[in-house]
Amino acid sequence: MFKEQGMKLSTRSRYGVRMMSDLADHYDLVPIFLKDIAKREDVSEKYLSLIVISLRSAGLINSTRGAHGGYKLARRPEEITVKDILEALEGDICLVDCVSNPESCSRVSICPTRDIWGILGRKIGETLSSVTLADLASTRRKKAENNIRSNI
Amino acid sequence: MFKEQGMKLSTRSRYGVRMMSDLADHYDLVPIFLKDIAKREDVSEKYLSLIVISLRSAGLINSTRGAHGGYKLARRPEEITVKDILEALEGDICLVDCVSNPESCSRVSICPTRDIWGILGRKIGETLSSVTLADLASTRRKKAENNIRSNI
DNA sequence: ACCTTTCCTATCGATTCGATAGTAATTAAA
DNA sequence: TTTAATTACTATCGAATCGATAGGAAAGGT
Repeated sequence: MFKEQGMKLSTRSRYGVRMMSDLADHYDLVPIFLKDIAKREDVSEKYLSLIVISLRSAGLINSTRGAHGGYKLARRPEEITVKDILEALEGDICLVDCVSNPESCSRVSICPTRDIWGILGRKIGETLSSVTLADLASTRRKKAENNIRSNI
Repeated sequence: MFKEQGMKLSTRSRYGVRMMSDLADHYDLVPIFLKDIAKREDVSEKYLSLIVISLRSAGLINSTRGAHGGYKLARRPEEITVKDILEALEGDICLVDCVSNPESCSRVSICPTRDIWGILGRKIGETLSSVTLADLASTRRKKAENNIRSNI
């Protein structure tokens, strides 16, 4: 009971968003090998190959098997939000069960805390859906420029 | 790898906020027994007695030992936010290490995802600090009124 | 002394988490 | 038609975390 580091995002989600961001940088080209993504994003390829399953079955990416296979975004980067990705990887963004499922707790009609968790969950959803893969790609480009400049 | 229910608040946090909200309803009176809080809020007293330690060492509540002991809020309900409580129970509200601790990842200067996690964390913090225990107490009163009316 | 309450530490079983391993299926190219 | 490369699937591992319980020590009112 002494751990002091909660409220952390799972690595599953972190890696998943990193991968999608990587795919956004190669949108509209040939499919990308998982091997290359894993290397660029510095993630275990095996582990990423599990994460990718959820992204595909959520319809966010398309896959091609066999030699010269790989992955591509299923939609344009502007049409994929971070919320889409997190929902594919973590399920519904709902901080407590009783918000989306009132029958799960008998105290719903009394409990004053339930309201906050609902509000907070909605705000988180709004923030997440306001960021697209296109945004990520553009900040990546900006960061790259800055790095070049600071190296001069 | 098939679980589909992430992004959940820990019961530790849920119970902690419930307890603080209960204490807010009895502010300015004698200390409250943990036993009574546990009964009213429908939580294991033993479990709550662990959670309470973090709340006290964060300076959110004062305790009195011995017979007729118990707990009281350390400040007025208007002066305690939900953020205060969650930080006491879960530690810093920081979704990924690299945000508060840039040295923890070598990709900080390249990674475009880090920025979002920073923004999201800040928005969560804002939302949490905008709700005080006084707000919780007032919604509780409102809910109680509504329940009476709907029972007529 | 005695009872009640908070305080502290240890521990439990179950679940989740991050990660690895091995193999089957599919496809392009030689 | 063989070969090499790649995704797809399933099983499993060790460690960490989670929710919860247990038992007693310390403190204080009566």
